[in-house]
Amino acid sequence: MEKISKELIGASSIPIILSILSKSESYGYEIIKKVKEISNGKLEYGDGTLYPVLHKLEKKELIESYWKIPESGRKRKYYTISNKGKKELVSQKENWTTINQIITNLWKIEPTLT
Amino acid sequence: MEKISKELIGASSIPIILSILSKSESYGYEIIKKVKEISNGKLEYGDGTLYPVLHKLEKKELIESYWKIPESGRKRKYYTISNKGKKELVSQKENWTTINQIITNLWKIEPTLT
DNA sequence: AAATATACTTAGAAGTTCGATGTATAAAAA
DNA sequence: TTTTTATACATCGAACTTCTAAGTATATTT
Repeated sequence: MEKISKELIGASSIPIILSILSKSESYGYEIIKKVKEISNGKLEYGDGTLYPVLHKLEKKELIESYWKIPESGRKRKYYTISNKGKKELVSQKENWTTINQIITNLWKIEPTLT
Repeated sequence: MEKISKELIGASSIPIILSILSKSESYGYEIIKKVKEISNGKLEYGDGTLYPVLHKLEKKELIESYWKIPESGRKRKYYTISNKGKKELVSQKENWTTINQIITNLWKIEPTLT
């Protein structure tokens, strides 16, 4: 199993988190598990990695947060995507697609030069 | 025309540079123009961005360099990919593909939730 | 002769991830 | 009942990154 590079983690974390939140609100701990699940365990954020990213996204107003304190069970900070965040997600998708085309083209032109 | 984010630049630069060098040796200035060309102007490295990356790759022994001083014209530092670099490129491709599948899956599951 | 394009280098600013550490509570196990 | 484990969030500091800017130098074009 390959370890994903720091750079790729960085480049993908924002589109991944915004995508998850665009489907439904969630909280830090759950996002960590969701990412692990959808990646089949290949991608796993540490909590010390994810929380600062969430704070950064909130500061940029791409997501919003509120505390949910249930009568039983522990309190959680829920995050929702903002309109600004939805627009950012669209832009991130375009960016990702652009780069993906560039590098897959690069790999296609040169066929299996082992 | 979208501006590509810093993070994506970072994540893609190594696979892109290694891919270019896996086809033929090249030098800094030419790589900058090549990347601009194959990306249709969407991706353009500054020289202050590319050269440190080349130095880093050389330090990691993924590429090698030598000076070519022609009888006429200016001298250039040519870079070639090493065996280690070829292996790294394979690994980078796998990593990229993994992340690409994760995020494209994420986008497929949710169909045009505008 | 001057301006522009080519070609490479390096330093410093600003930003990033990540492991470690800390706080706290609920649930499960002993 | 007590301990352990899982849940849940925050933050610091180390190590690393890219980017802008400034610097050096030469060939070509105007």
